[in-house]
Amino acid sequence: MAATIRDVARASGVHVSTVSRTFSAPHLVNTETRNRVLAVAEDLGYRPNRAARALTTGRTHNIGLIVADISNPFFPPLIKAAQAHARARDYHVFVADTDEDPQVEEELIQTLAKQVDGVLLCSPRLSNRAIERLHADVPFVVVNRQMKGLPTILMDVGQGARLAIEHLTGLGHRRIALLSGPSGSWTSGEMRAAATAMDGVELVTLGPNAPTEQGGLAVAGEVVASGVTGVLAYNDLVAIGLIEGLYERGVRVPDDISVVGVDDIVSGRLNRPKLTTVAMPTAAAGRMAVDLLLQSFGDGATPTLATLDTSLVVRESTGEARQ
Amino acid sequence: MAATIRDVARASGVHVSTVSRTFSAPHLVNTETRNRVLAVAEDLGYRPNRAARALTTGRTHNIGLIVADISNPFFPPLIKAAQAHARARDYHVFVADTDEDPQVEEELIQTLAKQVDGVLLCSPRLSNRAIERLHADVPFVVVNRQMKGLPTILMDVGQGARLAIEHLTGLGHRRIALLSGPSGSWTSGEMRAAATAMDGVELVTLGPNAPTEQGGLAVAGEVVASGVTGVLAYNDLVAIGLIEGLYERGVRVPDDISVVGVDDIVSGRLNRPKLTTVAMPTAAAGRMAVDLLLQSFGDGATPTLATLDTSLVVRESTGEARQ
DNA sequence: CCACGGGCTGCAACCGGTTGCAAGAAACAT
DNA sequence: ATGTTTCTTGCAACCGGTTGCAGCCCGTGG
Repeated sequence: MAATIRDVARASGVHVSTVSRTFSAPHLVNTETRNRVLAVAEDLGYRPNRAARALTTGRTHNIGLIVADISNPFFPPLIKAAQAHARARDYHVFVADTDEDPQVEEELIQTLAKQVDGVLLCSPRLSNRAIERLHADVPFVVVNRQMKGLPTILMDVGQGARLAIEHLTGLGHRRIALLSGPSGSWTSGEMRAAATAMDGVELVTLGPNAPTEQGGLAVAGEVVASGVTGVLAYNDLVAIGLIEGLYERGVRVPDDISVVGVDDIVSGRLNRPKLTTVAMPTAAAGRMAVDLLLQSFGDGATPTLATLDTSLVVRESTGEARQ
Repeated sequence: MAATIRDVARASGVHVSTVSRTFSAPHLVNTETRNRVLAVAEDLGYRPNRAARALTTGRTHNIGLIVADISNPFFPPLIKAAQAHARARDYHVFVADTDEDPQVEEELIQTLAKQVDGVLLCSPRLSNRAIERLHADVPFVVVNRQMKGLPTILMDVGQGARLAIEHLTGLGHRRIALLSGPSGSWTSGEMRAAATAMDGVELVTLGPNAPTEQGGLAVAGEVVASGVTGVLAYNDLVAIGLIEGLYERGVRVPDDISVVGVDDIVSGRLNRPKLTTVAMPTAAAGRMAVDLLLQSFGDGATPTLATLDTSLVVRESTGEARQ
């Protein structure tokens, strides 16, 4: 079918090794020869087969990106940033979705292992032990999960929670609800730890909640009953669901209760009232993940922990506390 | 590093070809031998290298999925469905995003070509000529674009537009605006053709509009001025933007104007009023795309055109026309 | 005139598998 | 006992590249 290196060699009257060098080490081949080979290659539509090359070099110039759920609006910006950043460094990113299933995740990693130089694991569902075991097969960078010994990128949700609560207290809110996420969620734990450490706040923790609109809808009654005037939700979806639930009960946002979300997903911007939220540096995380991975190819082990700051985006779902 | 077929052969005292057959043609090897080999392989953590296998068999058991913009909420359901469906058939799907850039798209296809058995092109931005040229390198299935000669999957937006307009006329609307998409959009053309062919409707076409919330926001003034009571928007984002724009002008939805979107993205469900929309069979399209591709591997050419029906989801953004 | 060194190219082994062919052994038929 | 099949396994070439080594050619300095 497609032209191979041997076709090019034959057509240009040189040995295959010369053709190979024309592409992978141009300075080793005479300018004249090189131009002839390039012309023939162009003519035949020859493109080096990356997979075959990887067999000897051990470098595919591909990187894998595994996410738990591609339809979670939190991921696409990260994916896009990682792809663009990698492309600029002559790497290609292959994305795969695990459907939140640890077993699929494991299988995917094993399949990917030989076809990529490294894998970016975003919010992995696998156990730490499994991750460590698989790490023997392929280099990882872990995003959004604390994992010592491996290069890790964390977005500082604790700091984000502090920003959100400071914002609320600044508006006069004293009694604030924290809607936690799924039990065992690292993110949720961080948020709680940061929130409880703040003073001047009467904190009510409600949860665990499903990290979805449904989760927010379901907890609305409890929120009303708790008598809080401000809420920090586990994420934007929960916040949107909550606002919906409050609305159904005749409680207005932000007039009666202020709500802050986390993630800054697009829906939050489209919703009414537009959501005040803690924006995660997803694009920066994607770029940094690629950098760390590429860097780890270079020298041996460079286990690192990068923590990225979040920021608060104030929109319409928060306002002055009622007296 | 990782165990190869030769390691397994050595450790189990057989020739590499026997190990190879143990995995790729088990019936050709003695049960006893096979079990021994499998045990040793398990022990060494051996996994066949798909890329190396592909070198001789020409089958990678991977398929590529290229989308223009992964953050467009329209795609994730399609991607997830395709991945799950492929996985059940022992294929893996690698997703890549082109950032709406035809050049990136072309480069991506060429890179992917040798690493996958076929590519699913969703809403490609490449010219027909380029697609035909690249088709020599790797089999395609094209989704959401008419492309004769290649297996194509279309979602019948014309039929969807008819459903939407019938719904509106059923509610008493007579004068209806059609917000078209970007100029040159195939989808937009189909919608318009279907809409103008219907009778009992006074159709006002407004556009072209950007296929985003901004596009909808920007056209709101024209919609009000046109005196229509019902609107069919190019997609949900445009519909949401429009509702926002109408709201700012004191026009209520659905009391004053009814709005129907297209795509059934998640944001439409979360928004208030919840959006009435034409749901695209994205999951079915993803599955069918995989089927068509796999099928095209089997025999020679099976150029096909599959058209999938859409359905109308009635929510809160449409209601009785005002008298 | 010869030795030396640099530039360029070919040779052949190798990466990790697959597969057509052939050979040896066992089972079966005659 | 001999011929024929069927099973099972090894041999070796091959997929599409890469790369260490060696050899050739040529210019230069002694």
